[in-house]
Amino acid sequence: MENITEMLKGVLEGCVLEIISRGETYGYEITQHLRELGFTDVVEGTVYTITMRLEKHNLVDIEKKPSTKGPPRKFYTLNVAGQEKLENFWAKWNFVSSKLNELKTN
Amino acid sequence: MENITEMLKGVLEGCVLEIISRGETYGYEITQHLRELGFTDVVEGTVYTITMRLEKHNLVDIEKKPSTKGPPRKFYTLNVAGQEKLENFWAKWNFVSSKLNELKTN
DNA sequence: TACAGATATTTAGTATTACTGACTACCGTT
DNA sequence: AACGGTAGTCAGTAATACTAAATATCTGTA
Repeated sequence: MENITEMLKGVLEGCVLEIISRGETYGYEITQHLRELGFTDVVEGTVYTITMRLEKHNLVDIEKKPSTKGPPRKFYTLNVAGQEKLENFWAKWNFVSSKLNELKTN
Repeated sequence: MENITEMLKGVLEGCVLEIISRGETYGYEITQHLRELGFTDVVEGTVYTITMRLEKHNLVDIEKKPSTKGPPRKFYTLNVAGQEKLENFWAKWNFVSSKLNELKTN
């Protein structure tokens, strides 16, 4: 498959929000999660730009905890604004994907 | 609904390719088509940047024809490369949307 | 005739976003 | 001591949709 970079714009942040909403997690783990989901080319740097953005927009709460396997982890949880953003993301996704599928099949 | 701009990145070009594949058409008509589809905020300028890009990448054939209602129209049809691009777009779309829906429901 | 409005195209500049590629740092194993 | 896996950060780049304006053609109406 060709490059899906451009198609991920606007959806990758939503994916990260969804993953965080499932339970406290940190950047490195989010990256692995996305890779397992099928977005194999996503690298740490990309996810960190997203988590930084979430911080900047005050959509997450942060807690730093030590790791047994390396340097400290920055754990994220969604706050209320983050949950709203997530709901809004899925609303947009449902809209856009329904329109696209409409166009595809008609 | 909030701004869906970012989510349209990477998919709007595919929509335009699909619309052109249905039959010879021109920028202004493509814009109206997208609006009818539900992307009500899409304006001419946006579509023209896309059609220009399609021209630049040699994905379309062009024919200029007079209009009864205004200035001449630039009609586009997909060439072989354009059709391949379109197929590739839907392949990417199917991949990304299946992954997103997987994430949404699991 | 003159003007408004719909039709039709173009383009310079902007904002957002994912990616690249590198760097720093901690830890356990060899 | 060296290495690989874990973990976070950041400056710069490329791609894309949008903004906003300008230009041009045609029809209908006052």
